[in-house]
Amino acid sequence: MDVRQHLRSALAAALDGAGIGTEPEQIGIERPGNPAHGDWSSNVALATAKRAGRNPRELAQELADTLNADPPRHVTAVEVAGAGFVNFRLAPSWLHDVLAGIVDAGVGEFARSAVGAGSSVNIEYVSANPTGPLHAGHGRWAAYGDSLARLFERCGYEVTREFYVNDRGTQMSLFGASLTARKAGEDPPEGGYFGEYVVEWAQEMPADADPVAWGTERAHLDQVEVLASMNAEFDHWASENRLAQSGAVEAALAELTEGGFVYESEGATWLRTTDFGDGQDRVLIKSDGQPTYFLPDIAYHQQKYSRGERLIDILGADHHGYVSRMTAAMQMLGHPADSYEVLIGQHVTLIRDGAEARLSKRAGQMVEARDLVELAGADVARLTFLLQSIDTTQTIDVDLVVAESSENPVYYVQYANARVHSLARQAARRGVALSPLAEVDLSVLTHPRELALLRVLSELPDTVERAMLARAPHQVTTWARECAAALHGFWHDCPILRDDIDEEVRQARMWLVEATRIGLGVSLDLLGVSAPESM
RNA sequence: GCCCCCGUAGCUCAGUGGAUAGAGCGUCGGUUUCCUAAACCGUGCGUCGCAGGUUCGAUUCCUGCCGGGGGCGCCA
Repeated sequence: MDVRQHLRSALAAALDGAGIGTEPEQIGIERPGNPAHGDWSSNVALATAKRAGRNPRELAQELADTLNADPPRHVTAVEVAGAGFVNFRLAPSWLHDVLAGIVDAGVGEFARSAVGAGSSVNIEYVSANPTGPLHAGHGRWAAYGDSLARLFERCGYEVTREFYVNDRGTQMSLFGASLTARKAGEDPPEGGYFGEYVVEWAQEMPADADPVAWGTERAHLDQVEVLASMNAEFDHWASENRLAQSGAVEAALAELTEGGFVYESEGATWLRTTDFGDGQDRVLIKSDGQPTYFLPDIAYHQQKYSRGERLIDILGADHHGYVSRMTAAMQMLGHPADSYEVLIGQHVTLIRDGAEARLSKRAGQMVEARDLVELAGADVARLTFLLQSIDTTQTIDVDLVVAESSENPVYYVQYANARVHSLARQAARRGVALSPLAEVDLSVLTHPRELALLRVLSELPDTVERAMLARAPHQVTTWARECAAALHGFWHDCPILRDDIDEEVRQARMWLVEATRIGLGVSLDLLGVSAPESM
């Protein structure tokens, strides 16, 4: 049982003695920011005093007295502070237990949660049109989506990573026409694609190729390659063409009609999305007989439920108006409202040569994701996207990221990992063997740096679960930076292999380093960043 | 006009219903007979945009306003 649960049940018992029944899960246990407030703290007296008709400070004192009379394991003192906080002071032994637990779990099991066991989730992200390379802004969705998927997996979910290829519609005809025009040495048509890559691709294109089919495949391969270089791989590539040929679109329309949600007006076919909170009804089939993008999209999402009981779409801020209509459609098809979730990410602004770079494929002159990866490196590119919340717009000065790549936080974290591995190499070279953990006395780990590092390591399981629930992989980045900082501080002040270090201390410290290796390994994997053994 | 996101240190950003709000960069100054100094340590006079409200307690939740970004098509 972890410390938090341990303290919760102790408090629950004490509350029971005071005549207050409380579910242990509802007792707040947190890590105070200020060390003077102990190792763990509970606000339970403040939270329940009113309901119990008690003075919070007195209630807290009563709880503290009860707990001090028969202290829970590891607890050395229970104190009352402030308006009625119950603060616990723990012996370092609780952190030594944490260390043993981490080593026992290993990279495979540490910070793994079972909250999602038996559930499946389908995450769709990037889904760029197959009309050109990915621009740097797409990199944010690739990094975010993939790390979110890894978080879900770590929490026990079965995950499908999905990319929807819109290989159909007017933009494809324009793309094909642009390739044909460039091939003939002419300018693309009105509304066509003016990017430099179209000129290059047109030269590659065989004379007898179908420009649309060839261009789609060319763009797709280009995108797959860049995504793979960023460590973002997909399980399922959905094609709008195949969807249309399968009859799924007609089936979806039939089902909506059967449900009574469809009506005709002004020659068009509408969906009454206002029934489910949308601001206005939406057109499914235009008066010219052509379906809007919305109808096949509904069919596509309906189909996705066969690849996950929960659907998550990751979209850019310009698509937020899309949320209410698709949510409405999914409910019309009988899916629970909370089974469909759209995560809206704010946009990336790219600065290059001191000026804002355009991200439009049609206008040309864009910064490609490929450029960013080649200039800054895959790890820097990926972690840069995962430094901040997707709720904030991100400004990336490409020149700055490249120029300062050696100062990038990714190296700070990777260097910590490299140090961990260099210890093993040095130990081997000096003939220092690591004794089995069971034979090592961890209680010698009492240096503030050792305890600080252990505290950080103890927080990874909570961090992972919180990051998954908040759909916020950047919280793992923050943790990894804190872990690296704690390791570097420990490294500086706590020598291990030096001759004057006691063998007992050396062994305990080597196991602490091993636990750090596990923590860093788990977090870097979640972030999709490599964990180099030397730098 | 309506909808979504943001507004925290000089800059870029974390963070939390709690008790003295943090990190990186930048500035200035230190640390190595020792496991890679890609490191460590010190150095910050912040109205947590403004005004109300809820609460024992709000920077965090709610409402309004101001400022920035995005969106409101029989486009996708």
